[in-house]
Amino acid sequence: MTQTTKKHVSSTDVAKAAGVSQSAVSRAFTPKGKISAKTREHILQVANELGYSPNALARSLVKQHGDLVEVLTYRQSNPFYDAVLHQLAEHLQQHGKQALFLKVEDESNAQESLLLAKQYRVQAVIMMSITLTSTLIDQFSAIGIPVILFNRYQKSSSAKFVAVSCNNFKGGQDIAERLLAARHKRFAFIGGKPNTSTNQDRRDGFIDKLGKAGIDLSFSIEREYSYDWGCEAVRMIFASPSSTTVLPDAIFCANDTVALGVIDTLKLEFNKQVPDDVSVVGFDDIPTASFKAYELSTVQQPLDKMMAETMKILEERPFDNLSGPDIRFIEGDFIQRNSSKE
Amino acid sequence: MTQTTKKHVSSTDVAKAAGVSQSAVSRAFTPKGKISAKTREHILQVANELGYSPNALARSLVKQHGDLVEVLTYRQSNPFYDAVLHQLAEHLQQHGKQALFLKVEDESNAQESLLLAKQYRVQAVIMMSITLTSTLIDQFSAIGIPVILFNRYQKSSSAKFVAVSCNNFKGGQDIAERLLAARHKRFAFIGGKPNTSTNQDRRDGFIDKLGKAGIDLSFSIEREYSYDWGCEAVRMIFASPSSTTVLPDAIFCANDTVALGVIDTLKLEFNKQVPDDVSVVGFDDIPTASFKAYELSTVQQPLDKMMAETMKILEERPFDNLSGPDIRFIEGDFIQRNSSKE
DNA sequence: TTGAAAGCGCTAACAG
DNA sequence: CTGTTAGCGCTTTCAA
Repeated sequence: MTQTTKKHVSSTDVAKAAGVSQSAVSRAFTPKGKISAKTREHILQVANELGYSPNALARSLVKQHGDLVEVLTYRQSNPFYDAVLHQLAEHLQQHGKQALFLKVEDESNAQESLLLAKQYRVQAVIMMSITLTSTLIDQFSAIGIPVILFNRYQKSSSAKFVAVSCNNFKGGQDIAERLLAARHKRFAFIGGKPNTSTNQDRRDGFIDKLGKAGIDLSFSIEREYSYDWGCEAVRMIFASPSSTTVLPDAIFCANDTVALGVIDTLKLEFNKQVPDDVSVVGFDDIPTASFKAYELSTVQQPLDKMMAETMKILEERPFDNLSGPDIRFIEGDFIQRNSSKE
Repeated sequence: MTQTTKKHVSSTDVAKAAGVSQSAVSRAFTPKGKISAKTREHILQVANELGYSPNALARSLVKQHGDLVEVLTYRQSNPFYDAVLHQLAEHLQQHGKQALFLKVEDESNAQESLLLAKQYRVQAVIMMSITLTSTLIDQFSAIGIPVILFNRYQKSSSAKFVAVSCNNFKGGQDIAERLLAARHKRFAFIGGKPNTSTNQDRRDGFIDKLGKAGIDLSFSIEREYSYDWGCEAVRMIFASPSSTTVLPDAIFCANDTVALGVIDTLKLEFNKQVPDDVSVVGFDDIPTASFKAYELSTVQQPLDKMMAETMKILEERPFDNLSGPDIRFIEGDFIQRNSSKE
């Protein structure tokens, strides 16, 4: 072992070893660098022997941007978003980008996210499941950092962002249609977090289709996206004045997690059969939805397509010609399982 | 608005505006920088007005390391590790570090993880739920990047790493003890991925305690950590020759997800009562474990403590004086629910 | 094509 | 305590 192993090899080291200038080394590592195929090959060869790879920090510094993408997520435990996160990381990698992961809890560290984006000159920021203030988006725009919203957006906003979302309205419609076709008469909606576009669109689509059939929701309530809330909501249905005479025979829950709580409570606390006494439908298609204890009918979010669209946006960078929100809806499929009648 | 908004403000800009040298600005932003409180305040003031924040890329470049921590995760869907990931990101943030998230699928992008670590001069790499080749660890060590293993390690290894792990052996023992105390006689183990330390330790602890009571496992099998595998394993128990005469009356599953499949299959395919006919215990304490449909007894991984230990390691950096693995076990508590007799 | 040189924004000696 | 200076490792003109 004659070689003293330096911790890190620089382009200068390679240049010396290869008998070329440092800039030649840089060019060799630039895809469309003006350099002869021959010298490039030689340099790459030497670089490889020395274990050299370009320093991303220096590169990003001089180019004023790197391959980092900031991924913002909100405190919440929805298995669907865990899947999103994994997929996102995977796809970003495949596109030569890296995920800088940040959890946002409240206003104060929303500012932290801005800071981080600036400090690392990130390419873009992807916000998933964030209930955002449009000022945050504006702040990102102000420092020239593109914002992509995943599965959440604001309708009335002049903020410049691109959003990728499941077509939640259409999903709500589809569910109503299926339930109607199964001859259900009395419908309940158990929603999630009220001020989220996912909750609103799913509900509105549901109500819309029901309305066209001349039917009103007999029960509607929303609070948060959790199992416990699903349980609680069922108790509220049974506690409501009208419950002694007319119970809903179909319940649409704004997401699967809520639906799971609804089913368990219906079965175990109130001795109801699902779907014989009441049909229950969710939204997302999380892994647990297909467990034998539930067999939950649901709308599957088209994660692959949503991911592909997100990557497309990252590549095409349509941010500069934006005059307002650019929202892209992608339709999901209804999955018929055994928690709802057919 | 007289000010022309430059995209990014540099320390030089601040220096000019504040009438000080650029290095003064740098010092103002260095916690223990030698600078008078007065000038610091002034500089901070001006910086704030200009919207300046130090460029992390430049800083990392010159310091030869930044505040990035690479987090490696393996393709797998265990809700427990989703929680770990979120916690990790959160704690890292609180310690002023950032999570650079990378998914590792196979050998080829194990190399990618090395490259990334090098390119960004990461502080450390945390591997969670990775079945690793010790060569990868060695490669990280070779370029001076500390490795922390989360909930997985290799016993016979000379690799230099620090590991934080739930005391899985002890957990297995505790479960055996509880089950023994409930007067169970015939025990089965349904394991997860065979070559993982989590699976081995949980099993060995279980067998150890059983052995001390003079009892052998009547059924043992392992394959992977999934719901479907739990289902499949139960079918195998019932299909085994001895099953007509003696079925196990207590089953320990290497993790909760497997246990969920076991319970559903026991109840719905074989019409058994849990825990009346058979007790089922899992490991992890994922959210679904406490759903009313399961009420799974399990060992709760002490995530908070494990996280705290991980952060401690990151701060204290005991990596240099390492002559081999430094494994830190943290004990988890048994949670008695209704899937097992008391 | 190639090399020399400037500079991205910052930290860390080194004088004063 | 403060300013000056020299890089960190790279990309990018600019000449040659």
